[in-house]
Amino acid sequence: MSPRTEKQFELIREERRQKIMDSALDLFAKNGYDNTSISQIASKADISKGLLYNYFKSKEDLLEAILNTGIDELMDVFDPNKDGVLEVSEMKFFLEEMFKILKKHRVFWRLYFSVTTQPSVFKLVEKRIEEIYKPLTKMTVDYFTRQGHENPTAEAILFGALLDGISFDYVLKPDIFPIEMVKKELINRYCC
Amino acid sequence: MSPRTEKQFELIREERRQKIMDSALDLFAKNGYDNTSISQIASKADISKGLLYNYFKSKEDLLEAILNTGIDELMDVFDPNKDGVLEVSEMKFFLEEMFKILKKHRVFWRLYFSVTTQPSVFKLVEKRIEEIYKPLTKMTVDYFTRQGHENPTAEAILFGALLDGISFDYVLKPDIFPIEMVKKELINRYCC
Amino acid sequence: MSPRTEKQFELIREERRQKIMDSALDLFAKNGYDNTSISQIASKADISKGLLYNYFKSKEDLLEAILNTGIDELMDVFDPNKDGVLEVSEMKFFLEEMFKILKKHRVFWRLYFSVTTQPSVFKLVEKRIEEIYKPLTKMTVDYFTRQGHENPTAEAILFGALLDGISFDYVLKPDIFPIEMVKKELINRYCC
Amino acid sequence: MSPRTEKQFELIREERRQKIMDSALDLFAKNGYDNTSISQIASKADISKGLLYNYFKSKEDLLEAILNTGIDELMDVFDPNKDGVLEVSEMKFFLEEMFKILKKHRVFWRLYFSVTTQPSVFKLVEKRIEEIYKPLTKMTVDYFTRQGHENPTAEAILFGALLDGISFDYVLKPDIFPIEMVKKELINRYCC
DNA sequence: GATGAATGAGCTTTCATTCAT
DNA sequence: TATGAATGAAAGCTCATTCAT
Repeated sequence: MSPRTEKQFELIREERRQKIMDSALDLFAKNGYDNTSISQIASKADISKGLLYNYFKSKEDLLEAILNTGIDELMDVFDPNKDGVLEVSEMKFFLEEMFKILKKHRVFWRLYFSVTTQPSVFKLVEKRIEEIYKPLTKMTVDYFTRQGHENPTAEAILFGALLDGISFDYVLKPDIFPIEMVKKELINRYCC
Repeated sequence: MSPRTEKQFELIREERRQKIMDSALDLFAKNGYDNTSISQIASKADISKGLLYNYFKSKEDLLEAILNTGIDELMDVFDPNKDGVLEVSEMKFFLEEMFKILKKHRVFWRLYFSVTTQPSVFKLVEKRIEEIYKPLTKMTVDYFTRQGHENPTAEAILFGALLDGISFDYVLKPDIFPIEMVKKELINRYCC
Repeated sequence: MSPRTEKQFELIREERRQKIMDSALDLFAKNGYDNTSISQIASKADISKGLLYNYFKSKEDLLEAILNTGIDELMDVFDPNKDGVLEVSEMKFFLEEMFKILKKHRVFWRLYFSVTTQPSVFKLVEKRIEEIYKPLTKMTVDYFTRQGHENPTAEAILFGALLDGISFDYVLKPDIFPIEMVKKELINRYCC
Repeated sequence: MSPRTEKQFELIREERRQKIMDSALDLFAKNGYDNTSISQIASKADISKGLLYNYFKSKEDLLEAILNTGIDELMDVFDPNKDGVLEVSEMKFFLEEMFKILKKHRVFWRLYFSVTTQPSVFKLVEKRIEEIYKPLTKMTVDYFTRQGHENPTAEAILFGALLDGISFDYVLKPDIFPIEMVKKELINRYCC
């Protein structure tokens, strides 16, 4: 008789939206953004193609939403803006947190690396990524400065590259990459 | 008619083939494999679409050829099969060589990373990549063993990840990544 | 419950119906029938898409209602059925009335001309239009006959075409078409 | 063995292009631009959808080409720029020419009127249309001035509207509009 | 060898209409 | 009465690939 309440609508919408994003993330990560069709996504999310456009105004918009959500989750857990200073004890926490995220959101990170290499699509999140990277870099430079390193900038850049490489290798070959061993080694090395 | 003519034909063919591959590499690296059309490649190589199919039997085949050529060049320069043993002095050479290649074939490496994240396309070269990685890994494990490291496997994996990360970062942001500084630092660190 | 309530309902319905039609007329006239979506109309009328279908059983039905209402208003003002005879004095009134309508319902006439050129949609009102045109033509033929014209039929057809052309030109370029001047000239010419 | 010569290609292309435009003109005029699909056009022209895009880069581009061709043909026959002066004898020629064109290109004119009422599409040819209308208007104003009319501007505007109305009525109802009679009457009236 | 016209499947997107609530 | 989620058909368009010449 009466129409659905606003709250009911909101709830349904939120669930559907999430389901679409989950389906799309899986497919994007597995097959690449360009090789995933709206049909496939809709089919995986058990909805019609048309409905998808009720939730996202384009395929690109969907990708952007996925990436932003991933970045948001990341920043929630990881927020580097607390005070911007990394104590030795915090470095350990930082690394542990990073590995936790890497494992939990492996699929997302796979998509992330794939997007990174595609300018046409990377521009969607370039700004936000930079906003994250900048304070991170600063933090690690400061950290290595306080540690008394001779060339803290180089150290920080190598540290960043190392984390990138580890993430990349793990995300692409999770079954053979010895993530736990690497984690331990890393903590040994950088949190002495 | 004469054998010379045939040789000339062969030469022309080879040159044209190379031109197609160069054009395609550029476009693939810049816009992505999926966002590059055969028309664009043919146009950039100054030939017709039809002729392109005279040289490569499909778009995928063209990509495969590009990747294999890149890998071949890599192995020519870098051949790790000489004797499979990396002396300390050779490690320095190895790293210098690697950075040389990275700079010279930056566009290729950009394509390489982009392809790596797309299984549908990575399968084309997966085998060969593994064939390269395996001895490399062994070599570095041996190296770190001989160096007396406590956990040479972990060290080798970190070393590999570091090289991957450096390559990745450099290739995506060549203008801001301090490649020379990183190279010096790396040699300092690993070739003592 | 009480009849008054029902009357109020009726009133609300009527108002809403009118609002939908007004919104649709605006959009149809501005962007064309095909380029106007039900969503746009519903949004402009501040109702839901679903409710619109409570008032009109299809988009075509809505268009038909708009056209018929326009035609009805026209006939109310203009009623050529009074006695079917046009005196010289009445011709002046007729023309003045026509220009009044043209200015007041310019948007409607714009839609009218747009619809006229699209058979798939014109068929909706073809019959009624003919019912209007026929007596009008007869009336003018009689008028020109009484005026002693040599070829009153030709005169009537030219007169009709002239009115069509004036309407068309004015409706499409209201800002540059000198409607007042044309009106004066027309009255001078035909109501001597 | 040898590829087609450039001339052969050119010939084939020109024929195909014309066939596509003819098919499209028919369908656009009959069903309207928006109600005609690329599929229908391709099917009527006996080609695939894809090929159509080898000749026209979009549906809009196709429409534009049709309209421009129509306008070109019109100007070839009708070129009002000869000297810009209309003698009495020339007025007769002018009108006869106009009716000839109207009959010969009736389908085009139907499309023209339909396009005129759709701003989204009219903009494609607005400029060119104005370039034609302006000298025409000037010419007729001059003509009526020379004829000694009291208000030549009004006369010219009425004359223009009359021609528009006649064209409109004829093009929409060619079977019942007495085009020959109207032509005679018009010549009588304006070329005394 | 060399051309580019031609195909057809598949893409993203839109939208009139229906329907559970 | 009133909502807007949901559908599905159809639109415009792209592109790897083939083929007659």
